[in-house]
Amino acid sequence: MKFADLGLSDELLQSVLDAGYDTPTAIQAQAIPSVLMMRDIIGIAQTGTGKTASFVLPMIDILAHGRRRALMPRSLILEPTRELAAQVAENFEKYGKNHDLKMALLIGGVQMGDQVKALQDGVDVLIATPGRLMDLFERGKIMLNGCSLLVIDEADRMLDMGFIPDIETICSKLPPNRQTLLFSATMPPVIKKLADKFLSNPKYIEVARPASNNSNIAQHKIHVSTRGKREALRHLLRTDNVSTAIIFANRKTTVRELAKSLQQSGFSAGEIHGDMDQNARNAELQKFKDGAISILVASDVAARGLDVKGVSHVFNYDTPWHPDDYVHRIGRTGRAGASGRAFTFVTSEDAEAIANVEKLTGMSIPVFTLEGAEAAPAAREDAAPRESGRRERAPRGEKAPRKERAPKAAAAEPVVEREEAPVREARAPRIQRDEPRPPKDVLTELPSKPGEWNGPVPGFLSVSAL
DNA sequence: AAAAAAT
Repeated sequence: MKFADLGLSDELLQSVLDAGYDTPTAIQAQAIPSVLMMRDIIGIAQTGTGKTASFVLPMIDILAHGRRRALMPRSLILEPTRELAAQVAENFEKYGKNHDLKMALLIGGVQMGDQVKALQDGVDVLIATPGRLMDLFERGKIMLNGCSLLVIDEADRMLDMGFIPDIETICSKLPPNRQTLLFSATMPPVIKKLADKFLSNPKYIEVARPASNNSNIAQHKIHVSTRGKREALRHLLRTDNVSTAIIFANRKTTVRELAKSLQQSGFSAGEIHGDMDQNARNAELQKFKDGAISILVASDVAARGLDVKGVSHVFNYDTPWHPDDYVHRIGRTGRAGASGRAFTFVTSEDAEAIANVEKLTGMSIPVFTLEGAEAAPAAREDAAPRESGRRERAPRGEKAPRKERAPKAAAAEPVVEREEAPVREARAPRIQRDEPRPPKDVLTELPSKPGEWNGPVPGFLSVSAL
């Protein structure tokens, strides 16, 4: 099956080809012909399956005919987060380059002026997060009765975030004879009800979860104590052939503190979480995509859908509370056929959380042991009574990161560090691998010495869509 | 339990 077999126009096929794709993914092959035939769709899929292009491509061809009218967008795509909305917009630009289509990105955290202007000029596609869309609607800046195509993306995520009432309001403003495409990674009863109410005779398409059964990702769990996490992380960053990594923490405060701590240890790290303003979020994400930083410490704002090519490692600095989030987080690596590694730190308090993850993924995550590291006797330390007084002391490494530097490993260390870490021979934690290292294909072009490489590897980090 | 999203 090729893109040429799906009924897309020649101009569109050309831009798909120019982007370097000729074979559609499972969801693209199933969805595109049906969307072109104006059918409603329920897609059980998440980003990483090529879901975005499965609606962007046919939408471009559908919108190619007809004309724009002021204040009346012709189609609407709803996304749960600003970053995802921006990513869909990038896709429209990439694949719509041979078409005369106007779009507007309606997200919060940025000035309304340009968005209002675009609406007044008339747009073919509106890409929005619910809050800003509702706001502009209530201000009378948008009419939705000319909107004949609606995409509800990441519906289960919308549910988690309390957007379902907004979605229902928005749906009721659209013409009833519109086409509706709904995508969701899971189908909880509320979403099922939403689909029953707002879709008519939808085609049901389900593709495998990419992360839970993605054999490209080598998954490990590491038993650590809470105070041993930072050292264990620094050790892995230095010794596991990390080229680019996303480190997830459960709390925004942890994200901030950990990013600072890694920077102080000389790592080229940035951060992203919802307390940062949108400019800062965009800037950090762009630096990561460009290779200006090699480590991104993130809250779950970045767990879903974000598509950065060439992420070699995902670290769950905290075990996620919701097992779904585990699947989303580790899915940031091992993308587009590349191999990736995912490490999850597990403290004794995380026993239930990790059990839920293993139940969901249907596999037992192999234990990875850091031998000789402070982290080793995790269960015992954490089980010990907390009022021992040692707890008052700052965890080693936080106040005096210099002293905590692990020795450089003999192997290549592609992680870009801003400065050379002092080399010390004492206390070399030894790694005991429980399985062989995955192929190092994505790493071969990186320099053998840290500090020599400051820019992106050509073609290595880029936004991909399919 | 947290994070996200309108201001």
